[in-house]
Amino acid sequence: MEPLELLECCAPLAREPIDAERSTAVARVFKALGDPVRLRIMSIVASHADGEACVCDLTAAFELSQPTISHHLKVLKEVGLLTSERRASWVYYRVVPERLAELSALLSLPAGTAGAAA
Amino acid sequence: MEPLELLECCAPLAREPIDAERSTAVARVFKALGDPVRLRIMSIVASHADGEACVCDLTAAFELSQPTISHHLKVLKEVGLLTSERRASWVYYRVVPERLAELSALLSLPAGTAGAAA
DNA sequence: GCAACCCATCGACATATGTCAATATAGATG
DNA sequence: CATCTATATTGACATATGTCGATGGGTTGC
Repeated sequence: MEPLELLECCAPLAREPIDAERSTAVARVFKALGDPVRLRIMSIVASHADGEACVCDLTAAFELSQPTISHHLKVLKEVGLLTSERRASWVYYRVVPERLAELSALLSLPAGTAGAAA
Repeated sequence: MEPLELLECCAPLAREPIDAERSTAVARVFKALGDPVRLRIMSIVASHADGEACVCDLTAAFELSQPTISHHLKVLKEVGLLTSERRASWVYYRVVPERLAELSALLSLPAGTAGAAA
C-alpha cells in the first residue's frame, strides 16, 4: 500500500482496459478527490502563495472542525496528492504536481476521440 | 441536479480556489471515478471497438452480478461520464469525451508548477 | 516548568456506498 | 399470447465515510 508509487506511468484509460490492480490504485486517488471539501483544499493549497498553505489557513476557509480538516488532509496525503512539512509550530501542505499530471494524463483522450462522433 | 451541465469550463484547480458549489459538482464526478469497478468500466468502454460496449460485454468482464454492473453504469451515466443507447435488445454505452476533457483540464497545472520546487 | 497555540489521533455516530437476490420491464421470437 | 433474453429497479445488508467532541503531542513564550 505504498501510495507514493507511480500510478501506472501514463497510459490513458481509453487506450486499453486498465487491469484490476491498477484500477484499485487509481480509484483510491480519484476517491480522495471525490469530496467537495478535499477538492477545495487541493484548490486552496495549489493556488495559495508559494504553493503552500498551513492547516490554519484551511481551517479558516471552512466551517468545519479542525479535526475534520486534519482528517481530509491525511486522506489527500495518503494517496500522494499532498505532502506536508513542519516549520516551527505550523505544518505546511503542498500539492504533488506529478500526481495531478498523472491523473490528467490518465483522463486524456487518444486524439480524435473528442467532439464529433465521426 | 443536472449532471449533464458543464462542470465549470476549464479553470484548473490550481489557478484559483474553487467555490463550494462547483466543488460539489466536480466532486460528484470524481467520486464516480473513485471505484475500481467503475474505472475499469470506463476504460473498457473507452477502449472498445467503435467506442461502445453493451452491458453484456461488461458483465462478462467482471465477477459481479448483473444488477451491480447496472448500478455502476447508472452512477457513471448520472454524472455525465457515459451515455447509453438502446438498439434492439441491447443497450450500448459510450464515454462522453467532453467530460473526460473537462476533468483532465481541471487537473492540469498552470505551467511551471511541475517538477522542481524552485 | 507551565500555559497557550497548532495540529494529529481516537472513539462515536449518522449517513452513504457496494453488493446481492428477487423482481420488474422491454424487446425478440415462437 | 407465452416465453426467452437483456437490462433496470427494488429491498436488504454489511461495510465505508464524513463529521464531531475529547484528548494527545509538539513548539513557543512567559
